[in-house]
Amino acid sequence: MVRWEPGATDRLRVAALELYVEQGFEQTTVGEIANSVGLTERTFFRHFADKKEVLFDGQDQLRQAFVDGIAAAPPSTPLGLVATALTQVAEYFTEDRRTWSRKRHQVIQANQPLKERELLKLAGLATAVTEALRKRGIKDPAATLAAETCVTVFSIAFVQWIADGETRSLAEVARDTLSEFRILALETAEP
Amino acid sequence: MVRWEPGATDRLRVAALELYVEQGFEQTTVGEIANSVGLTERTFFRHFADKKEVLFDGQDQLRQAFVDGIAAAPPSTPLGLVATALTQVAEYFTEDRRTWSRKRHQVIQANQPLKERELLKLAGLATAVTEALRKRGIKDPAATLAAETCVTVFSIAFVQWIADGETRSLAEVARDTLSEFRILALETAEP
DNA sequence: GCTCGCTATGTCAGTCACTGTCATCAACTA
DNA sequence: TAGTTGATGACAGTGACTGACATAGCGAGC
Repeated sequence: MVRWEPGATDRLRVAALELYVEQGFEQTTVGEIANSVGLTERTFFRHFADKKEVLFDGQDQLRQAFVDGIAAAPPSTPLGLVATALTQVAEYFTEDRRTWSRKRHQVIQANQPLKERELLKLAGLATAVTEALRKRGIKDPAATLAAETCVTVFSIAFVQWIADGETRSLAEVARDTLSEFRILALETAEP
Repeated sequence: MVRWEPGATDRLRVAALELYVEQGFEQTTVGEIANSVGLTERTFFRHFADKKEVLFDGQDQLRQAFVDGIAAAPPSTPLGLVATALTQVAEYFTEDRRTWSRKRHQVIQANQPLKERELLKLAGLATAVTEALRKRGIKDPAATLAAETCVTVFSIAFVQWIADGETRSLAEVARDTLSEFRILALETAEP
């Protein structure tokens, strides 16, 4: 007989998203989430810093994936490095994650505190990408600009990827989105 | 004899910032803020939606100032409109607000939930500027790009304005910052 | 001058997010 | 076999935030 069912973190993650979708973020109590998988409220807070974080703790991996992607990219311009990393990170979002991502996004957009948390995570992502670009020899402010572009493109591509009727992979969407931005930058360079 | 001292909202704002600076955001209770100006905790929440908002409720005016500035600017390119609005808005931040702004910024940067709220407010500002630019006939995605640039430049200029040793007015700093961005955009346009 | 309604406030009870502390208990380790 | 470890439970406590109701000056209308 085992002491506890394994994978408590995952079970909490799954249960939380399910309940947030069903009855809304505010209407769901932490105790409810924990009890639904046979745990206590106290245990929830040992796995996640707060009620919002259960939707965001995968962001560390995402950030690491971007950092690794930029570190491993073949020598190129700032946006070239970003493009490589973007493609590589996008591979992580396979088809079976699409539905989950859609639900998660829907919950976040419906709640202000969750939107705040998402913006903070994206800001942290941009900072990490900036740092990674600096390590590849990109100077400021080009590093910051390219990193902001990277995050912006990723966000836009992600939203498009989970849109109804979208059939392209995230990698394809991201590539196309970046192309649009390159064109745009050239168009609007002149004040 | 009056029913209540007038200007409760302002008194709460001032007291809150003072206490947040002295003893930190988390270490300050809402009851403490309210009592320090002769009010109750319950009344605090009638003036501000939550404990963070007491530092941010001026943002509505700021957003309106940007929107008005863009609406009233003489015909120009997207970044031209932004430049006009930026200069006009910057006038609002007179010398006597510098110390207050510095304290506020210091408190926000020291606390994650406050940083989250700030990012949300900036995102809302960008949305409003985008909308204002569209009303001036700017099409997407140029409107979005110019709006993001507007907010970014404002943020960077603001931080510089409250930096130690900075003597230029916010309008001057903003103008210089925008110039740097224009140069940068031309430099990094080619991928 | 009296009454009535308005409005900002006080009071109080309640919920819930989050924390500190101590106990438990199976698994691992020496 | 005894001691240690690690994830959990139990429980009490704090503080943010809300809903409901009471109160007290002020002004409007009579």
